[in-house]
Amino acid sequence: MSGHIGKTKESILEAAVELFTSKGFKGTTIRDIAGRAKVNPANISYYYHGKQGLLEACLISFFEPYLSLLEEEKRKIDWEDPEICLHRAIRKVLVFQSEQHLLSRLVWREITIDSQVAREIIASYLMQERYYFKALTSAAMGGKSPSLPVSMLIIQLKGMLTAPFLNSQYISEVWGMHPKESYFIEKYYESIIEWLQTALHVQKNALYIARPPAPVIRTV
Amino acid sequence: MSGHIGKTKESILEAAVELFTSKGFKGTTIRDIAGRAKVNPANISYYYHGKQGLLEACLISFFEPYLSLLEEEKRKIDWEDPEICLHRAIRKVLVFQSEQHLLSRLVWREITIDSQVAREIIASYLMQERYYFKALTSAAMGGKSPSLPVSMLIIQLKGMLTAPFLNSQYISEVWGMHPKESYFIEKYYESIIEWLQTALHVQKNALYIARPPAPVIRTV
Amino acid sequence: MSGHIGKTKESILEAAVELFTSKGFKGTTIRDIAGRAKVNPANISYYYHGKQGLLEACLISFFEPYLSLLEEEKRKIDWEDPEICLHRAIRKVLVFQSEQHLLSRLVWREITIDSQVAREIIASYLMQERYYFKALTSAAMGGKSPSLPVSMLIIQLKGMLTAPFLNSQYISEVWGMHPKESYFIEKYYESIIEWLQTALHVQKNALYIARPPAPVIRTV
Amino acid sequence: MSGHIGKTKESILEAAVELFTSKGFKGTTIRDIAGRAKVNPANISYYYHGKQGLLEACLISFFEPYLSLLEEEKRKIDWEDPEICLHRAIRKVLVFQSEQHLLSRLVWREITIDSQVAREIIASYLMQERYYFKALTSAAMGGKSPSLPVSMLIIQLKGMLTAPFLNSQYISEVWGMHPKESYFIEKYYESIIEWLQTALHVQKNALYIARPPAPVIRTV
DNA sequence: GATGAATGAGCGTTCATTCAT
DNA sequence: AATGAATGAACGCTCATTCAT
Repeated sequence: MSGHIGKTKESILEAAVELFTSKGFKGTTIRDIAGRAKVNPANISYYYHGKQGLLEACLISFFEPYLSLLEEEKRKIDWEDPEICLHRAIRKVLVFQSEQHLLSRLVWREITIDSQVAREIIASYLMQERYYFKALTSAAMGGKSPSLPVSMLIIQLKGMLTAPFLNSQYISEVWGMHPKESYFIEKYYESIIEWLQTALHVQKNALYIARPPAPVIRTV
Repeated sequence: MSGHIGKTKESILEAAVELFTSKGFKGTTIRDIAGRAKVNPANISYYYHGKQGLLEACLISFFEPYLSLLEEEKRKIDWEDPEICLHRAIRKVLVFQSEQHLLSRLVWREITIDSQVAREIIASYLMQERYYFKALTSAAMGGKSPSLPVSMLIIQLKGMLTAPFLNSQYISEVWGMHPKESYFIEKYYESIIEWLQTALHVQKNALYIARPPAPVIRTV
Repeated sequence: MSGHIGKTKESILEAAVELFTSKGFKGTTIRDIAGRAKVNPANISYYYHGKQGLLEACLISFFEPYLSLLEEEKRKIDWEDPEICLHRAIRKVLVFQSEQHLLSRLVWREITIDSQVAREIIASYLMQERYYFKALTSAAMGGKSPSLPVSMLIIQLKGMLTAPFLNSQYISEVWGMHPKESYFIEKYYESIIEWLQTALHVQKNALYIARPPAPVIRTV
Repeated sequence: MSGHIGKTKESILEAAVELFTSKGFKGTTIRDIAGRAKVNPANISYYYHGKQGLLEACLISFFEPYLSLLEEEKRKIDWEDPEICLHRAIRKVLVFQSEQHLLSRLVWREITIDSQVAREIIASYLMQERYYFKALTSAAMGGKSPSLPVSMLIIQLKGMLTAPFLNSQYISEVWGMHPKESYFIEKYYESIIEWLQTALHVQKNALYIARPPAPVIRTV
């Protein structure tokens, strides 16, 4: 089969992204992957040092361009308006995830599993991401003290950025929307920016007036 | 072993939640579970009709109180301020997830896998959730037209509500915060309400002035 | 299959001895063993922790009685004629190997492979064997200084004791004799004792007279 | 890689001897061999018709000079003292095995495995060896009737000749001696000759006097 | 002569599950 | 109610070998 120029390696990676995404890493067998990629199962070990190595290749193929993207915007904050840089970074992240929506879902889900697999790789990438987000956000705030710690602001931003891709089938099944479509990205970008404006600039107590006190609740 | 009266069934479920959460459903073996619960593996099939049945029991033990909680607040919107009901629902959801943080992580992750397992159960629960959120949000908005469709607002809210629990180890490892602690819940609740105020009440164009036009970006 | 009282474990060991002996450890598959023992392959991992554990069980089932035997004779040298004890030990070793000729062939061959498998087990047993042989031989020699170092004498004895079992199919194919038959054991025992008499008692130079000087030879 | 003129074929054989010896035929992969020989794995099939053919080449490279050596001494018994020829043959065999100690270990071990591999080759070589040993021994005995059948005498001699090489790592690990060193060969040669003198010349009953009757023993 | 991509068979092992007790 | 022996399917992976280049 195949035999032609080395598209075997590529087709394995493509098939792996699709299957890991939909069935999970553990739920996917290398025979599934080989079958979809129409190659011999042994090639997976040959090219990627086994199933685990294939997952790592998936993670790398996501994080490398993802972090490049953040790095690029971080570099610009010295001579451009930092807030614009942050906005552009947000937009780029959305677009990138939209284009790589399968890979995005795979990555953001898989890192919620406490696996020794690829733990160091992931940890390293997440630390870089943290650095870039901190730099961008701090610069965008200027010297102002935010109503909440920066860390929590970033956690929230991260949640907003990844949620629609992580839960993409929830969104399409339940709400009939498609996170990979440009209309969704457009609207979603707007709403994130809207939230960001408030979070970055509004004085802490300004909006608190109308809000009722948070009730003490026991649910269980 | 065990010997006492029917603690077997309960201890199986506890062990399953812990292990499914940390290692994933597919990554957990029934011998893992039986080992942690100090029970014979055959009892799992006996009590829960196999591993799948055990997962379903986990899902049910999450969704039943979760939906009860939403249903309760939805009922109140007829004689209480709907916005307060929505705020209280949000708070209750956060507290509930905090108390059941392992189970929450398990549920929100597992539904991102396209598994035939428990598909109908999950779909049914999510439709109920959708109904309650729609009712609460619509009521809270009164008659005002929001700057974004309600569906997107809810998608965003859902993302904010689940993200910290789904990514709890990310938050603790990278940011040193713990989503199950009351301080986090408190601050996080505040920031969600802050966002909600803006999203519900602010006129669409009010905040758009300062924002630069979204650049058209190709990343790949 | 089987289902009856636990003869599964035993039949696995029997089949393993036969097949490891004739085809070698690496050349035997667990499906071979399971097939011959008429049990399910999974039982091998279940009872013996895998193929390697099965080999270890084989080694142990050889060395334990083998060393008990040596230990028994070693204990007797304090109140019996040590030379008789040594003779009896030799005889017992031959009879034991004859009765366990498959296992003997397996063990003595397998320890010639530099495998990390069961290396510690084997090393420990061989050290015990060394101790018993040294004690028996030294006692049998009384105070006399042998024509050769004791170590070499034991090495030679060991070689004589194991050779016919290690090369049993060579002996039967090439010479038509069967090392497991009592006639062979009888004759072989006699010849070893004959050699031992000379080695232990004869003065070093007594027999050297007739011997021509060893020529210096280069073969390659 | 390699690049030089046909050293490829030779280096494969060298690597094969080393690895087959230490890890066993089945325990060695052709990639191991190719790796050590710094050669492409495909060359092994190219030059030796596969792994089996490589083993056969090893066997041949041992037996050809080995049998030449025996044949040479056998030819000399017509005009030299046959006993001297036998002694010289023994010495040459020891020296040859010492020089080819890896190959010797490999060969003598591998023929204890009932493999269809190279069965005919080995059988043929062993029959030749048998012929030469019989001729040499019979001639050395003159017309005297030995205390034991010639066949048994040769079996014993064979055992003594091969044992130290077959168990070379046992000897070095347990006894700290090295069968490939000339000191060992020297001493070992002497002790074999000593034994041979007795076995060939001593009257059957001469040494039997002091020996106690062999006890009847059941070990299992 | 030498390479590296590719293959198919089969390896040891793990797994959820069943069933007699 | 609870156990442990036993099963069959399928897992990830390694292997010797082939073949176009």
